[in-house]
Amino acid sequence: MKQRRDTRQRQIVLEAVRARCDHPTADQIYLDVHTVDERISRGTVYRNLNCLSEGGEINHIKVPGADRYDKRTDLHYHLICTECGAVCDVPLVYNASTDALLAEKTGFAVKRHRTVFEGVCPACQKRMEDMSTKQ
Amino acid sequence: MKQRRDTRQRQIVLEAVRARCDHPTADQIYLDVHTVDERISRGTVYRNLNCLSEGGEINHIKVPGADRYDKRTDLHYHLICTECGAVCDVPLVYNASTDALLAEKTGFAVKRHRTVFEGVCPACQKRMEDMSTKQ
DNA sequence: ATGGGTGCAAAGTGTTTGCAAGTAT
DNA sequence: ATACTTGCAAACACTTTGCACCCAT
Repeated sequence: MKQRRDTRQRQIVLEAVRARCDHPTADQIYLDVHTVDERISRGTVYRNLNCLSEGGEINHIKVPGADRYDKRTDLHYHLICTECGAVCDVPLVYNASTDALLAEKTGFAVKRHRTVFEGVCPACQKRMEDMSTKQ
Repeated sequence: MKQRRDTRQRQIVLEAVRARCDHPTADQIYLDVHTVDERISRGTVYRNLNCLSEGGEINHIKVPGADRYDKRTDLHYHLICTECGAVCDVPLVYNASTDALLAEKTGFAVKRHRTVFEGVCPACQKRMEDMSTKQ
């Protein structure tokens, strides 16, 4: 069993994720981290994001394009705007009973599920409307 | 408005997706297509997979690693084995009412949601058991 | 001192794209 | 004839990794 060390870089990455209220990509975290210490490399940021999410300190959101990270560690769903890429938390509770039901039906050891809702956010809806009336 | 043409390559790609009962990646489709006509390029396969899924002839499944394609075009959920990467259809109905509920709550124009269950398939469970007893 | 962690740059993986030539309409 | 499509290779975006050195334990 490999033990984790408490490095300065890991602390800075964790703080960077906790400091954000949105759902940043690895690259956005890298940029934030970079303002604190410009010597920290992308590789280190990726390695720490992986190890922090494996350890349960942060949440790894798998969405197309680039994965996001989240300070919220409880299971919950996300909503992504297909126009601007913004990611929001969904105000619905995680449906754990479906995991158990599916395990029973399939024989899989179901650990969890990830749900991503796709739609257009209010701002992009407005922008698209404006565009079509002008054109 | 750009119109679609019916090319030999597009037909072959569509047939290749329809011929498979699993959930192949773009690369697996490329390999299948290649056995029919080895001059068809990866670029053409990707372009046709995109255009066929936009047109609704096939389904695009967004899972981490490499996206999958599916001949089933109705909305449904998937279950992925985190050990071997196998993807299965889930025997549960698509919950459309949640999309409407979420639209009402958030103001997003919610189009759909994608749910991917994560677990370990029976074969991998067995393999892992065997490994731990031997070790 | 030990072995996990870092910085760097290079390599990987999956996918898209610019271009000139080809072809369905 | 028009403009969508192809094959090719190069470019892309995101992420991982090999290596030598560093540092938390």
